Amino acid sequence: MNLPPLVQSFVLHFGEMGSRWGINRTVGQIYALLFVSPAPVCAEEIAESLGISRSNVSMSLRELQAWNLVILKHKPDDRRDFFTTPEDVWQILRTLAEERKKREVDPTLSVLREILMQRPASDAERHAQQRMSEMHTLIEQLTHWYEDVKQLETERLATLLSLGAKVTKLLEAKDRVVSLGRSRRPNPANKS
Amino acid sequence: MNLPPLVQSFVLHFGEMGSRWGINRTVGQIYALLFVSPAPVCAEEIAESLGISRSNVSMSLRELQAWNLVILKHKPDDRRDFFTTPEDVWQILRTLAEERKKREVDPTLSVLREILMQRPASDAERHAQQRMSEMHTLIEQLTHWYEDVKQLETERLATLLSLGAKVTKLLEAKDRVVSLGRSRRPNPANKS
DNA sequence: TAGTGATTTCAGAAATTTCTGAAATCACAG
DNA sequence: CTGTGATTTCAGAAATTTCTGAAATCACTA
Repeated sequence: MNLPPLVQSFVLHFGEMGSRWGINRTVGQIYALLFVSPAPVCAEEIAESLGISRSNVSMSLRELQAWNLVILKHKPDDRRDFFTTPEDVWQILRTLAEERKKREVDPTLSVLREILMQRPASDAERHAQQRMSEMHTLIEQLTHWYEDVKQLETERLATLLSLGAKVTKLLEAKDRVVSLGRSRRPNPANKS
Repeated sequence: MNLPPLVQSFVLHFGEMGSRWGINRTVGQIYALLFVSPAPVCAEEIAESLGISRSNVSMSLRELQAWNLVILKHKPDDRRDFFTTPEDVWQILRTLAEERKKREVDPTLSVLREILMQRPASDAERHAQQRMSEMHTLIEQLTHWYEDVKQLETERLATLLSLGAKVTKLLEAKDRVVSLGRSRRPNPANKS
């Protein structure tokens, strides 16, 4: 590996974290490299910089593309592919959230739904379904919230973030002054 | 594996998802089993139910304990350890969030901080630092928000969730009526 | 203290994942 | 069509992770 020290630390860290993030070392390293590079990088250069085989780079880039985490660029009169990450870190966050949801949450949601459709054949199964239904409800609440806030423009999202828990204060105040009545969504609970 | 069909589907699914969640199959299966069991389960029974070795159960339970995801129980006049998950799914969610943050976010934050302390020795490093600083700022914003909302009681948290993006509507309304001025936290940006 | 059963440890086996080099494919230019 | 360089594929090698059985440890009782 042949990189400026600062970049190297970052790249190595992303590599090590890879396993915890559910991606592998090389994928993590490549992503880190692209993220801090001032200009798009071609596969050959990635392989050299990280000291890994050309074919490994190819497969890892494919993986990153499946995650929508890299952008493909071209230079005039150059047949090679060059890769970057999006400029905007908020955009990166959105993509990451979307893809993780797709891979880590949605499949579970659909398995839960499927199981909850079935008739329990024993007390054990009845109890298990009850628990799964609690889990299902919670995940649905979370994903509804997510679907909702992901529509927000970055500016508003940032505002919301920086307010943090303080919104509840505002809500209380509001409730006290205007009696809006319950504005909470009715809870769809277990009837999916 | 010898379980009621409904439970078995659930357990198998959690096992398969294991790798995506950054835990392994056995750990996932054990957790799923405990989650839906009507009463605490002992290690021997886990091993039998899942058809895995006793020692594997021991190590996996250790892992789950490191995550604070299981509770140890005892029966009078029985030396064995019995295991469950917390009843409250919200509590489980909080633990999960906390532990994932600890493992997946905090280390990166501290590496970023460390790198950002150093003097760049070239243009490449200067640019890399600029990017890392953007990432650092974003992660800090997210973790601040998280530290903030995790203090909320479950009731309030649920309310907040169900409101979703609608809070911004309220904020706009509020802003229009009362001129509270900027209540956003000053952005600590790159000076860590 | 010796005996019993629960639990943990850990070296190596088994399984899985990651990585490589060689060959195949592809896209384009002459 | 042929040659050239970029890219992908893929079988097997290498590395890593997971799992097991046997032995060790531990906690308690008689």
